[in-house]
Amino acid sequence: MRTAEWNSSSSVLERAALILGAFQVQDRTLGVSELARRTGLAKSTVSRLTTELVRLQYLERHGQSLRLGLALFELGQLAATPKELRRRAIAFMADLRNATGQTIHLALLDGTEVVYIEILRGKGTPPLPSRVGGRLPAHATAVGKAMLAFSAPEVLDQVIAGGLPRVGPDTITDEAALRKALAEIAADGVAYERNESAPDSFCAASPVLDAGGALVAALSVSAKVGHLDVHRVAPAVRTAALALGRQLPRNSVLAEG
Amino acid sequence: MRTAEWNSSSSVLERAALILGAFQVQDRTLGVSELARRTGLAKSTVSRLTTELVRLQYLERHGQSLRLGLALFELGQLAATPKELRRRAIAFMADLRNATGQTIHLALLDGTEVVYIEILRGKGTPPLPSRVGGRLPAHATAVGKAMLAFSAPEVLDQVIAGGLPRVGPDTITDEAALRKALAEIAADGVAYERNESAPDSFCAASPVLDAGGALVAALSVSAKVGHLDVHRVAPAVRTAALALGRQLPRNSVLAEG
DNA sequence: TCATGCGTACCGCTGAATGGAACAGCTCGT
DNA sequence: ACGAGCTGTTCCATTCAGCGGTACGCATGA
Repeated sequence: MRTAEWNSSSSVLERAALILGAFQVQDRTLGVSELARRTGLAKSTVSRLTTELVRLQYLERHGQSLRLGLALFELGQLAATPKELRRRAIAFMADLRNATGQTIHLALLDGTEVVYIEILRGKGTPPLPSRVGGRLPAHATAVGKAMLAFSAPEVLDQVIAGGLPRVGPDTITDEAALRKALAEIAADGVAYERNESAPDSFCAASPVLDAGGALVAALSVSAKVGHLDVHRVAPAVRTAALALGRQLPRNSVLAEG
Repeated sequence: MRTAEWNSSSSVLERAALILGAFQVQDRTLGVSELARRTGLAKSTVSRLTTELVRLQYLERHGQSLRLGLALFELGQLAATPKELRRRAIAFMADLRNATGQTIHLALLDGTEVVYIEILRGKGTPPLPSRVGGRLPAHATAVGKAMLAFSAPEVLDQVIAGGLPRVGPDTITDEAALRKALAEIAADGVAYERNESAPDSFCAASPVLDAGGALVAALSVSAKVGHLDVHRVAPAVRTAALALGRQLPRNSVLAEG
């Protein structure tokens, strides 16, 4: 063994997950050597594991290039939390889109990041960088701030410990500013975001709490700056989020325990 | 995915895949003992593996109940073949829906089964049993027959070897009848299905071949019997499938190698 | 031609994974 | 109250599956 990165990965599963996790949005396909480089595993190990993953249809291979496989697609469609949330939220999201004409996001909080579960694009509003299954730091998005404002304090501590990386031109990178913003959001029930997740972004979000008051997710309306009337949109998002939450039983499909 | 082969499972990955694969549509959650029963693994093994899978976010746990986790959802969204196919097909599918008002399916062939990649539901047509990520025996569906008719003979042999299980009232369960039907489909470029995948189902499908003539997927229009004018729909599906195929480069996103 | 990239195969060593058994906690039915 | 039967977890000696350094075959392209 060489000096080895503090490769504390002991189990096979962890190595396999490392390999699968090495695939990013922009990677159409990866090769064995590239995977070995990204994961820090030996090339022979990657070769063996990928062979097995291909057999299980977790990966597909075409010549030398590997891509994520059908089995993952199928399992992904069965993942309970997103599936359930989607099913229950879709009508409210459609209403929101009808009412605003803009793009609607449904996201949940995972650690210090938000994960987008469903997106309904507004009719004349093409290219937002958000993607179903995509992640963004919570503190840089309206949905993220909406959820942070209704989370346990440790969650916020963790976010702050992460260093508040800058994502857009006006991302909040200061702890005090973030705490202040979250306090306002906790009072209002609505979070805003302007040029924080990307240039020209504008967004209003509201948290979705289940019948027991536990945080489950967040809904948002997004647009380019100037294309949105805040005073008309905020109550709409808020009421949609409240209505959705009222339909979620206590202890329902909570994302983070 | 029926990997219920008895004891050929040696690797950890295979055991883990067995566990993940044990989750079905109707299972909201499963427990350790139930998983052990379904997979044939020792309870202690399942307990250890699930603990690890939870750590990797491939599973979530709430109390004693386990469900498929967020990581799978995310990976599923990145799976290259479905993602690419969806992206390129979505406009043609929307056109088809506009033209027919009915539900449009996009599926690909995996072994002896079809897997639904995308579904656009018609406006007044609610409850079809199909599901994105869902599977059905190829010989019992229009999309399946459309693809079988343009596949290598070994694929058909495999399907026949599987015994042509009955799925709907009029599923083709006879080898000769299936071969005859496929020959017609190969000539026409369109496959039909009536009461074969479910009672009252009616469906017209056409294969999607890439620029090199290789089979990639299939498109279909589905409805309840009587709600569809065959002579108007068949050319529409056919042309949509041809148009989509023409946009797919040779050796593009083939599902099965 | 050699240099450098790729992916695969080999193989001795080792420690990670296995599964039976024992345990702890819960909800029944009586 | 009790035991039966279920749940999930922990322990531990055994062993074999996976590890990774090395070598190899095959494409590139300089």
